[in-house]
Amino acid sequence: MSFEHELLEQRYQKIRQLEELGFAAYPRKYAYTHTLGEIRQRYDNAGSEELAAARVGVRVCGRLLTVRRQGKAGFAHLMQGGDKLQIYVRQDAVGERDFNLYKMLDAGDIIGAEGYLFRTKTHELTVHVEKLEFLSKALLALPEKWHGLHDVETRYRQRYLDLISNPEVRRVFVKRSKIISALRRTLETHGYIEVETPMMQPLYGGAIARPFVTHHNTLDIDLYLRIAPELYLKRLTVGGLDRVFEINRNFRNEGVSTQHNPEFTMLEFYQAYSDYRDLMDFSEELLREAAAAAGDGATRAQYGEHCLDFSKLARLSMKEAIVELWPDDPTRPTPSDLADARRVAELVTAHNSNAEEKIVLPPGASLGESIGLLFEHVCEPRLIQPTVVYDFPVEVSPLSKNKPDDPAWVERFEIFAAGMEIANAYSELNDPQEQRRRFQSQVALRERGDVETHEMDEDYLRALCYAMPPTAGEGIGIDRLTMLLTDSKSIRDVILFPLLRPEGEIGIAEQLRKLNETGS
RNA sequence: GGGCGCGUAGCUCAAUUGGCAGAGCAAGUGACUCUUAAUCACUAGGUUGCAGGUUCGAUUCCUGCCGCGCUCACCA
Repeated sequence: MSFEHELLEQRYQKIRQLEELGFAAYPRKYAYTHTLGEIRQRYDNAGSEELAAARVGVRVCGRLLTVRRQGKAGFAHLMQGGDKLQIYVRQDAVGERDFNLYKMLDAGDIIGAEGYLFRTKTHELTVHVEKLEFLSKALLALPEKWHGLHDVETRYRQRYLDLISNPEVRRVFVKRSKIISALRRTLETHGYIEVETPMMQPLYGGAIARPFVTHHNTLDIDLYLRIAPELYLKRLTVGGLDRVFEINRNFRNEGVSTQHNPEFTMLEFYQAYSDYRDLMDFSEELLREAAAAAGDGATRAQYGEHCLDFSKLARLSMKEAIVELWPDDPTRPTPSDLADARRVAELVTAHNSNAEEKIVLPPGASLGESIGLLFEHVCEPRLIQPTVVYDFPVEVSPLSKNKPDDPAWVERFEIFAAGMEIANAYSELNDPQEQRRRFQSQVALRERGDVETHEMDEDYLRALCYAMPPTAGEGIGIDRLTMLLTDSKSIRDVILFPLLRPEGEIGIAEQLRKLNETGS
């Protein structure tokens, strides 16, 4: 028999033993008077005399973290909701039955304790227990109490253990929730309504990516997990939902990395009768509110070695960004150079002669594609402070409206921070004829074998034919924003259950079955 | 998918040039009525990820596989 199974069996026996003491193995509820957090908040500053005089009675509950037994008395720490509180159990205060329970408790068990608050000799706020209640048994041992759980695979697969033993992990996900809540509140303040559009779509679109495919049995049709909600949300602006947003998952059948998970959370919002400049202003407010929510009011966030200031967004056109962020050397271009295909080709060569990451121009690359690649390589890594970069080449922006004064460029912006793209927005294309042409060219690419292109979405074209108001739309990557605001290096640290390969046989069912046979 | 790295007790980690697989925590027994990584004594706990190979001898060297991490490519 393995040691692990031996532990399991010992602890399983303890369930029978505590039942013999008259405790239920899995009782229904525990009526606590305070959360541990409430007690800490209210009494952390109360002195010994004050507590003794008030004799504050409490019923608290939580998971047992550490137990320190010393004969006929002992201490333990409870944890609940990320807060800890010490309890003091002595036989003459709780009686023999409850003290017998205390003696057989293990770290990880969940208990309730009733008593009064006092301060120990070392001034720690503690519950002097008068009645102990058993609530649930930890049959498996918790990770090591001092070093905690480090194994990255176990942390992701068994996130509950990570949450128990690494307090910082809990803080990250609490912040994530606050960030989403702040975004939602800010959108609602501006008259937005939240909607949910299909995740399973007969045609996928709204982004350039490979989809996951699934199947509906009764209808006998293949469906795609959405790569973006965009085309559905824009249908809603046709329907008169002038300000809509959706916070939900997108699925893209692509590689995983520290910045990519196959399912990820996106905020998308659309605002009718507005253009991309309106969204620049609004984005500033959204990000400021999100940062403040994560930072307890502070709009600065430490990310690695950088202090990111979300109180405002710097703004640069793409052309300005290339000129301004170009290394300070004689090859630096002037704005007019970027209108000249030959000069741009020289700039690519100049960049490649110094840079580690070379730009590889696809055969027959257009001026716009070249500028887009120049921007990615020259500027993206240098965009540390939150920055709006606006006006993109039309060739790299199939869904945006052209600029009225220069059809080579479109009304689009992206927001960067710490070298990472966190938002993408544009004045939405609402001319059905132009939209048909762009679908058509995508279909042509598809026939040449490009699997990531759009299909012709006639239902969407029909919607545009009923007139979509001029509209601006934006997507903000919630996971990446959360990374920035929680100082997380990997997207897996802000997703509770990131995609991993299945683990295979765990064997716990068989072990429990054996216990059931031998233990009864 | 490519490159690099890691995998030793439930957890966190050691193991000299290839020479008897160890420690702390967790666990069991005992002592202890203000401890807090409680302490003290004793006990138990291992197919060194899996499968091969080289060798008198492999945790250590080699090959393949599995899992994870980092990174590149794709992408947000």
